[in-house]
Amino acid sequence: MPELPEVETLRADLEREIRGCRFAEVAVAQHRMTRGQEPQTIQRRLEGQLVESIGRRGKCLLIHLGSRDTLLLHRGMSGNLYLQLPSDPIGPHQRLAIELNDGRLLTLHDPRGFGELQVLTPAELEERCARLGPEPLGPDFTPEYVSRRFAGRAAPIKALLLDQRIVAGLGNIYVDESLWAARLYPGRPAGGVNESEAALLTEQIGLVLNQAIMWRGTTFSAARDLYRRDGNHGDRLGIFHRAICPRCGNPVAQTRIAGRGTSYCPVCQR
DNA sequence: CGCGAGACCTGATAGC
DNA sequence: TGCTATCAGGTCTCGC
Repeated sequence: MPELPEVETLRADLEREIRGCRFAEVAVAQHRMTRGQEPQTIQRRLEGQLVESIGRRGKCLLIHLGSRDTLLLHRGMSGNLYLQLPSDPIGPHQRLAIELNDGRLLTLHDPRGFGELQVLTPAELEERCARLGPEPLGPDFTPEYVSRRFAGRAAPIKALLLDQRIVAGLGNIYVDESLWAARLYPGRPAGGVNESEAALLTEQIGLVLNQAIMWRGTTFSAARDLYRRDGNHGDRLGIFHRAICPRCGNPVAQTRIAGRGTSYCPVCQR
């Protein structure tokens, strides 16, 4: 569920909170989200390490350590990272607990377990990130790039925007939001998008993401930030899960496109 | 290769 | 109230 803005909010909070801290005791649960890495190995490589900086690539949170290893965390559909006191209760799906040298506790909870939790060397990290397309807020995500990747593709625009190899960090909410902002019908074959439409789409993706980051992301149901608080962007969504299009006042269509629940305005988005 | 469907999980909610 | 069915913001793999 967390997409780029939610991970970016987390990154910025962690940068403020734990940069320069040292990891003390670490506990990792045996789970497929470690992709075969042994919990003991992860613990050993984390314990005693200095947190040098916090990064992000697409939806992956990257905690860079003094050893040059990186702790990669992907929140999947239901992962939440909390900063808490050791006295706070342990949830049933806690996958990771890191005690910091100042006594605070950083924990990862992921009920559905679709997330990812790994320690990577610089080479492994590079390989992992090479699977991802450009950052939608970075210099490589241009209208020309979008046009090139869309060219000749019969799949719906929405399917390509959800593909992390095309662009890294968009998920269901922000794809719908961006397509609404750019007035594009999500089901349109991507190959039919012309240059000016690609330019508008590229621009709107940037605006939508930056606005969401400004409001600390969108958080439905159980998804929270580092402090277990909701993001503030939920009320400001233009189309996603809305009943009425704020632009034209017509009813929003809820349907299924690219295998995902999709909100769009049948009047605004042709 | 491109595309769509299904699988992987648990929990919240809707409907009976 | 309590049971069952359905759905969820993500990815991966498989078969056509």
